Amino acid sequence: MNVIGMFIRDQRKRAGLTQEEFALRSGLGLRFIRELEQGKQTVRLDKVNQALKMFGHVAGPVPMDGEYRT
Amino acid sequence: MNVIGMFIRDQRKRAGLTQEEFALRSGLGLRFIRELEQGKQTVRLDKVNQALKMFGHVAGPVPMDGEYRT
DNA sequence: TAAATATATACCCGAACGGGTATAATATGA
DNA sequence: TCATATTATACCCGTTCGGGTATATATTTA
Repeated sequence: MNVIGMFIRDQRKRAGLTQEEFALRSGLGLRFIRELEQGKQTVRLDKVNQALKMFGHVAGPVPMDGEYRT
Repeated sequence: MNVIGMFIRDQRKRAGLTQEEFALRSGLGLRFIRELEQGKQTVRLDKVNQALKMFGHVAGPVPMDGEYRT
């Protein structure tokens, strides 16, 4: 569903972190991490970026339903 | 500064729309459009997506400071 | 199976987003 | 120049995010 939420969940698991550990390390609330990974749409962008930054990413405009390569 | 804000401003001007017109067509508040284009970080993601959608884009994870091609 | 770990759901509540609006500043054009 | 259009700044205020916390559910492991 939500691209960003899936990305965070994937990267987090790939890093072998629990939601709690990731919340701690990123300085975000556990509640927020959960809502983000579950695809909540009305999250705040700065918090999203704070999470993405942990994996060297930021939120940016990407073509709808389109693929993009790094 | 903010990638998304710059993107919206660019696309909007390219489309020959004023902030007011764009706010109307996108169903967003004029206040929000301005804050977004001025790089406000603490905006809500769903509103950002509502704006990006007008130009066929959505917010997604992109490599930090990295280029990406469509 | 049971115990332990991880994730999900529900609540309280302070802080702040964002719509609307009014006014100021800036840009554009005749 | 002056008039108009566009953008920026400031305020009020209802709605809601998100931190923290407690509890329930699900998953993993012995």
